This record gives sequence, structure tokens and C-alpha cells, in this order.
Amino acid sequence: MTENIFTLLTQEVRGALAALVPDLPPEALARVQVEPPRDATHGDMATNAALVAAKPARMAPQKLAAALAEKLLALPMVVEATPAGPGFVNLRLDEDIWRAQVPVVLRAGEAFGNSTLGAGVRANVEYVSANPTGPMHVGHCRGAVVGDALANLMIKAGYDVTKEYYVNDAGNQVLALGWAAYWRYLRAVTLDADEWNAEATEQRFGTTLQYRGDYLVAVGDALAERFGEQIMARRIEPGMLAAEETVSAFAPALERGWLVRTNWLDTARETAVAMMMAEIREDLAKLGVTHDVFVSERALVEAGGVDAAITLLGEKGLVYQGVLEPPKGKTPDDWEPREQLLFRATSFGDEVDRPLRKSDGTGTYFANDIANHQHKVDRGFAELVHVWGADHGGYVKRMAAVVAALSDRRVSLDVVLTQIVQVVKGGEPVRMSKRAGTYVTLSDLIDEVGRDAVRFTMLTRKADAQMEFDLDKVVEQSRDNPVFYVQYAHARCRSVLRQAEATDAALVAGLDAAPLDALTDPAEMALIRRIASWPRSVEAAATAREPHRIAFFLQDLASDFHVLWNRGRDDSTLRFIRAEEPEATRARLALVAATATVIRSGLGVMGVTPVEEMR
RNA sequence: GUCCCCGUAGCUCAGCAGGAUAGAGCACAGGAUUCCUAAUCCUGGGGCCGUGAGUUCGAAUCUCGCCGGGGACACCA
Repeated sequence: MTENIFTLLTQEVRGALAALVPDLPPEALARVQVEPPRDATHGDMATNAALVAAKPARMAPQKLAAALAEKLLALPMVVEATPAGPGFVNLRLDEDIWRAQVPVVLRAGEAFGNSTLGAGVRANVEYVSANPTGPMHVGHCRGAVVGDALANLMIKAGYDVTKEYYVNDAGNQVLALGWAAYWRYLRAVTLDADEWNAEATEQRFGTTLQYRGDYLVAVGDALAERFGEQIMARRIEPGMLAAEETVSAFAPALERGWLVRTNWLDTARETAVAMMMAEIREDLAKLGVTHDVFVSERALVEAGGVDAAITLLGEKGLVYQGVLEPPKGKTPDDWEPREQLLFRATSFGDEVDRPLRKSDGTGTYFANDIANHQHKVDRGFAELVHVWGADHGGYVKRMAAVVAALSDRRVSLDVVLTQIVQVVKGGEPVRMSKRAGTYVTLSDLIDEVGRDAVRFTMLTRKADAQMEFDLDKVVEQSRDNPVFYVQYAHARCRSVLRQAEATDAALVAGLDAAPLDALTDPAEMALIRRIASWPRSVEAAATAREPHRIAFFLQDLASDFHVLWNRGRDDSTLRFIRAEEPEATRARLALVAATATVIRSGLGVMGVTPVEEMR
């Protein structure tokens, strides 16, 4: 863990305040903050300590600020402490304190910014969890990137993180997938696409083919290769059916004169799910997203997880048979009172109680999700985080209620919602349609603009803000493309270091011991301050569960660096490498190396690869 | 009708758990640039932070109402 100049100073200020006001309540002390003021002319740091303590201390804030300023001035790192405004104390720090952060960065490397904030708390971050019913498209992409970056961020902030994917391999969706795969199999094995066109198939089997995309052709082929004609549907001839066969046959098909065994459907479904998951994992790998754990919904259900969770809730007195009120406002046309098994979600802040079983007694999706969360609680996670699409926003309260109920309020659930991404090319929206060929897959997107551009761009907006993804802009090499701007800063750093090394390898050796007194220019000091604030940014972003802040930090850092670089164009004495000033050169190279290190540290959180040069 | 999210410069968006004179990029206006550190740079104008109250030393930030935009609203997943 790297020492953090901000937390260090906060402790000092709190200590000084406590000495000044001995009986100050701890709550007041906790509200004391030390942070860089908005307006840099106010100094390096400002504290609200006197404002916070004025009331409990029964002292005028300005007066307390003056006393505090005097006390803080005694600290070796503080060179100036002045009361200001309504009761702030502005602090100017010894510039050496700032410069001393440079070797701290160089010694820590990319670990600079790691924090103990999370205190090793076990956190489970679940994201992507796309249904295994087809390849990933751009809609899934944002959640994948946000989730992965958030998990990385929490790891950096000191949490013990498990990255998890919940596979929705139970329920009607994958059943429909099974049918579609079976249909593709029939076409493959009979080699007759006309005979087995979609409409004819639906009529023969009395079912609906929801998934007609080409991506299931490979599944059909695989089934055909493995089973040949073994699992083929058969037209029923008089007297051919054994009792055993009618039991295992899919009834609507049977009625229509076709034999389709349900275990064949299971096979088709399992094969399809396995192949889709393999493809999804490939896509994720392409995006650089990895998960530690894949949890199967089906496995949870088959292991009795749903019943166990409901039983547990029942033991807590949170389950009952009841009838829900119709929703306020517009009542659905087909609404009728139904008695169902309900979970008392209202006891945990939800608006209404939520159904655990449908009126026919089968489990709801919600019930399965309870098992999923029970599974997490059982594994000992103290904090659960989900990344969901914004269309699932209505689901948050009931899930939070369940987690609170299952864990007796010990485990927290945070849900990060991600808004829609609209892909744009040449000013025109790129249409997404699952049915037609204009389906923009994640894989296509990565092929088009590259993985790093995709990941970075997905983090340039707050997760719950809608985003336009402009295919032309994200590969543009200019100031207004943040991906380029940040990468370019890193490449420039590396270029300088390479050049220095080529000139004289001794220049770049042991930079963490280089004297830094030559770093005096305001642009250099601004860059150092930015670098020093990286640990603080990590903690703030992790606390808020907002990985996009890392992208913004990196843009600011890159900007500080580019400003310094540009100053060297006008004023050659500010260039990094100056043959006539070896000591200044060493100091600046140390700063450049530290800048590159922090950029790498930040890009690491985002899962973006830093480049060595722009080509 | 209920719940959730959003409303900040002409545009796209930040705003760090309430702080001092609200920021950045684009666009706009003026200026610099035979540099070699290519993929520009510097300066400037521009704002009732949707609106009305409240909380307090202090509100873009927290609370409530209203206006406007988006989303979700028995048994689907």
C-alpha cells in the first residue's frame, strides 16, 4: 500500500483539532476533511475543520480557524497556514512534500494508488450474465466493461473481489433456444431446408421458433454430426408408438402426429447452451473480460437451492400465501386475483410483496434469483455488486430486500445500472436487429475499432447516462478523442524515456533516487500534484462504484502532461532532455516515468493496454 | 397512477460523500506556429446549475413540491 499524502494530512489536522478542542465529539471529527481547494490560489490544501468544530466547541469559526492555522503551521510539511473565508484553513505545503511523491510512485510502480479502503472485505461483483441464447452484441458490452473495470477498481481499493457470471440456463428462454437448435439440427441432418422451413416446423410441433438467427446453424451441424439420425423427429405411423414413447414425447407435437422426445430437446438445449457459452466466453476474452466464477442457474435449481431459500425465508416468517392488489393506475386487461406464494418484500423497503411462485405453483424467475443470492451469502460475501441494464431498474428494490432478508441485513447489495449505447457511424445510427443481418455483435465492434478503444470509450460516461458510440470518433487521432489523448500521453512519456536511454543509459537508471530540486515550474508542480492525487481518486471512485471517474482522471492527467510538453515547444529550457543540464534532465525523467506509471496504473483498472508509441 | 434515473455553457458531458469566484472538450472570437517534442498551441467571451420552498455557517450536491425527458411497473425472463 502506498502512503497517501491526503490521509496523512487529514490525520494531522484531526489531531491538531482534537488537541485544540479536547471534548470534541467523534462525529464532528469524522466530518473533518482535507482536500485540494477548487481554486488553486487558495493553496495546496484546505480544511473545513474549524467550520465543523465551531458549533460543538462553541467558538466562532474564524477564531477557531486562526488557532488551528497557528497549530498546523508547526507541522514540518506545512509552510503556510492561513484562516480564510467563513472558517477554512488554507495550507501550503513544502514543495518537497509533493516532489517526494515522485519516488514513491516509481518504487510502487503500477501498484501506486492501491488502497486499504476495502480492508479485504469479500465482495462479489456480478456482471454480463447475458442469456446464453446468442452471441454478445454491443448492448451487453457496456455492462461487461463497466463491471470488469469496477471489479478491478475495487481490487485496487483493497477489496477481496470475486468476478462472477450468472448463467441463465434455466427457464423458457433456453427452452426456446433448445427448440431452435433442434430445428437447425433437423435441417442439417435431412439436408432439406425447404421441408424444414421455420413455419412448417412450428406447425408440425405446435411451438414457436423464437431464435432464428444463423448463429445456431453451427449448433445444428454439431448435433447432426454427433447424433446422425438418432434424435430425428419422426412422423407417426399407425401402431408404431410404444407407451414408453408417448410418455417421453413432447405432447403438442404428438397431437400433430410427430414424435419429438423431450430428452432430445434437452440434448439440443444443453448443446446449444454449451456452444453459446463458449462463444460468449470467446467474445469476452476478446474484450479482455474474465470472470472467476460462472454460476449455473440450472445447477442451483437442480440442487434444490430455490426450495431451500424459500424455506429459509419461511423460517424467518417472510413468506405467505396471498393475493396481490392490482397495480395502481392502469390495470392490465387480463388481471384477475390470484393466490400465490409471496415474499414479504415490503418489510425491507419494497413497495409491494413479490411472488415466489406462479399461480400454477411453478417458481418465478425471482425465486431462482433468490437462490442465486442465497448462494452468494452462503459463500461469505459481505458486499454484493451487480451491473444491470437500466431496464432492470425496477428489479433492484426487491433484490435488495431479499439480500437483506437472507443475511439478516448483514450483506449489502449495490446495483449499478447501465444505460443504452447507441452505435453511430457517419452521423447515422447503426440499427440493431436480432432478426436481420444488421445485428451488431460485440465481436464485430471490436474488430472495427479495437478492444482498447471500446473499453475506454465505454467508460467515458457515467454508467447510468445514455451514450452515443461514434465509430468514427473513437478511432480519430485528435485532441477530442480521449482514448487517443491518454494513449498519446503515455506514448510520449515512453518515447522520451527511450530517447534518453539511447543517448545515455545512465540517465534513466535509478530514477527513484534522482534529486528533484530542479522541478520548480508551475506546470511541473501541477503534474506532480495530479500524480499524487491518484490514490485519492481511486478511493473516491471505488466508494462511489463509479469506474468512469478513472477515465476522467486519466484525461486530466494526460492534459497536465501535454501542457508541460507543449511548454517545451515554446521554451526549450523546459524540455525533458537537456544535455547541458544533466540534473534537471534526471529530475524530469523521473517525473515522466512517474506519469507513465500512473497512466498505466489507471489504464490497468480500465483494462486498456497502454501503448509504447502511436503508429 | 406508483417507483427509479436524469435536467449544469450553443453542443457533448464532468463536478471528487455540502465548501470559497461552478469546470473540461467541441463550437465561437482573437493571437501564435519553417516546430521536428507530427497528429497544434495560447488567450478570451459565454451559466438564475429546470423551478419553488426547506435543512445550515454554506446547497449544483441533502429533503419536499412542481415542470420537462427517459425507464420500469401482477404469474415473462
